Amino acid sequence: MDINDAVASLSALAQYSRLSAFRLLVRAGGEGMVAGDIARALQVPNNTLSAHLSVLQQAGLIYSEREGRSIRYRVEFSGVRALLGFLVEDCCQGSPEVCAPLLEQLLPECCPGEVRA
Amino acid sequence: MDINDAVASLSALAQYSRLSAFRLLVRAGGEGMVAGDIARALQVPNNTLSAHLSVLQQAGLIYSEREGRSIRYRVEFSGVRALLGFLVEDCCQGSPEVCAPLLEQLLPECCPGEVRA
DNA sequence: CAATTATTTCCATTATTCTGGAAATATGGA
DNA sequence: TCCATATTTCCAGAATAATGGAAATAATTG
Repeated sequence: MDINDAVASLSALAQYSRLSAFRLLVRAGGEGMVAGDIARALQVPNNTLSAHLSVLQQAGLIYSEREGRSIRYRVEFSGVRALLGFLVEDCCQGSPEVCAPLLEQLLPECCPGEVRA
Repeated sequence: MDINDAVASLSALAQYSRLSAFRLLVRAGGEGMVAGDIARALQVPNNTLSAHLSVLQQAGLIYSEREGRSIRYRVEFSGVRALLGFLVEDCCQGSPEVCAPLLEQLLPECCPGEVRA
């Protein structure tokens, strides 16, 4: 992931309907959601949502799979990891002491059962 | 941080010059950088950069402090943490198993000396 | 094959953002 | 006070993004 990819990913998430759709898909987990259900949930016209999903997909944050008449969307977690990795990359090289508190916050939120060394 | 704050923060970072300025400031650490030096480093006119810095500041990602004739900018790490926290929040509630690999990647990158339990 | 359902593509309008010249503000120094 | 430096604000033109109606594509059903 270079800075241009990062701008593309951030731009994709930097819009209300798209961030909402993304969060919906994250919550949906491995099951994902079909386009129509996302549009219904967000109360956005199908064609408008379709354009938004296309942006998220181009950015590598979601992927799609046809399922009969519907198209199912799921989060592309490798893309999400790449973006988050890019964002913390410089931070940690430049000053590791600002990264520790960041993880302190992330760890319990992410993995409640895990223990820090 | 609610979804609207997140859209504002993501929008702030979702532009080449702004993301570049932000990364520069992250690398600069606690010392920060004055506006003119940032503009020079990025080869962007002062007034254009000023507008960009204003967007980053409004989003709570950086803050400024006058220093004589110059104005020094620094990263507002609480804002960065809030954004990253928001992004992983749903992910981890919905499906913790996708969060672990995310941390696996972040931990060594962030805190090379630390050991996982 | 015709009808139905699900979604996307095309396209034009509207809205927002980006950009930088010129003027304004703020500080420090002679 | 006058001048130089650093930065911001004002403003308007150019570029980009968002939106949704209408038509096109794709799959299933009778």
